[in-house]
Amino acid sequence: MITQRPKGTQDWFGSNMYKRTRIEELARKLCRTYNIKEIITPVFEHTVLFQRGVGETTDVVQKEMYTFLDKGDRSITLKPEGTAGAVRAYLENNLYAQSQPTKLFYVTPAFRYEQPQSGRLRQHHQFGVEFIGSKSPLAEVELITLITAFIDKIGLRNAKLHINSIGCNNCRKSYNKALLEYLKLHEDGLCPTCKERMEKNPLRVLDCKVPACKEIVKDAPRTIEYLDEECKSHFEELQDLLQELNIPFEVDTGIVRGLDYYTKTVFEFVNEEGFTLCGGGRYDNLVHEIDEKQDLPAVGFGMGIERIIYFLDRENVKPEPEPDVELYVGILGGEAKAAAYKIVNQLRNGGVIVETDYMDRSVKAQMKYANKIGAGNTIIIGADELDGNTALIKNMENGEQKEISLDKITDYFMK
RNA sequence: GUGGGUAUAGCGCAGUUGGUUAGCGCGCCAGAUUGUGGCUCUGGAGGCCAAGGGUUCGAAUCCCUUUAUCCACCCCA
Repeated sequence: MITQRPKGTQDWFGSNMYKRTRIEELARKLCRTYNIKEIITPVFEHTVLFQRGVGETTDVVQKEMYTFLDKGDRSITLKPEGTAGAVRAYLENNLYAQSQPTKLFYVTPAFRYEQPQSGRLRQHHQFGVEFIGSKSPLAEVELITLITAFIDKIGLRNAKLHINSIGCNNCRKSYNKALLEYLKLHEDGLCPTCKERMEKNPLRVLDCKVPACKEIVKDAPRTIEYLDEECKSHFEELQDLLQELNIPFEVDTGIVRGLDYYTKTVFEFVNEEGFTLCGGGRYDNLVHEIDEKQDLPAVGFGMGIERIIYFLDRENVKPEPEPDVELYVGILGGEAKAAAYKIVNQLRNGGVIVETDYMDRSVKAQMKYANKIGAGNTIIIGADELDGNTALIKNMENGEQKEISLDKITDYFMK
């Protein structure tokens, strides 16, 4: 038990770790070209932040959060998503006082108490972007183009963009009214949770899992039918922009999203099976919700790093291999150890990827080891080599050997 | 939360209707003339058969319980 990781968690090492490193590197590099700055916020926050931000009536808050009291009796929660913390940090550090917009990205773990299965964990990792301060649909477009570029560069082919609009507070009023009326007609068929949620936040009923509720919801009114003028033109402008930029998309009126803070645009990138790679949308009320003195529009998305890897594996995209060891320095005899290691050190300082012997193995065993770790070349340093200041460097692919001066080895790898 | 599968060496797996000392492949270690890998050959280490209980002369195998893990529904990332 003591050697076993907690349910729904993962250890990162080996080729999987390298895949993740590559994904994060690509994300950082891409964000740089968009002038999006990195932010790291705490892994845990005050519970109230998520209750307020993500929403009391959401599944995430109601049953999936890792919440506990710390030794000072503060209620603490491991972040279940990235947006609330980023927005909190934006407000706490007065980033709104600088010229807007503010574009932030993060790579963070996120925690949700769920039943683990493929592509779903209790601790997962997200690459996310928050774009605060702009109410223009161009902000949505910016995130979508970034995601599209990311997906393209990482090598995925089957992720499709689905968009929807769930309106602002204003449209929500008339929509909620219509939805509530509809739900009341079918109230008897709803599960207890939905009956309760119905009054507080009828939108949540739309993604209830109980079959009876799903059946009722199927013919419920859609948010898109109740948009006011502003939201309607916002959504139309977004679609026009996407079309002009040749970004394919599909309007899916079923997208609701599981987090309460969304307004107007919501979007997802999914594969054929409807598996979500990334989800996001506009959240014009969240800033005000967290700090009533401020009121700024914003858009954001979160992309699951494990999901990216899952998609890549599924589409059989071969990962770029980790750089090989360029040279294995074999050590022959205890007397040569220090001198040989000195050479190893010089080579590393010169940027050559070098490995050597720490096991006091025989020359033969060292050659085997060099082969195993995929070293491109090997060189054996013993008393003779040190005396003569030359050694044989062997190319492990074709077996060719070449005599080389000990102080010219670094040059050999400079091309 | 509901349902299904799996659990045997570091990894991947066999193991018959219960039968004596639990196997195979890969990996690991060591040899096959002295200081040179890959291929081949030989040898070696490594198992509380997930845990606990039961049936039996006898259990990896049958039964029960627990735990873990994977998958599906649902939701998400």
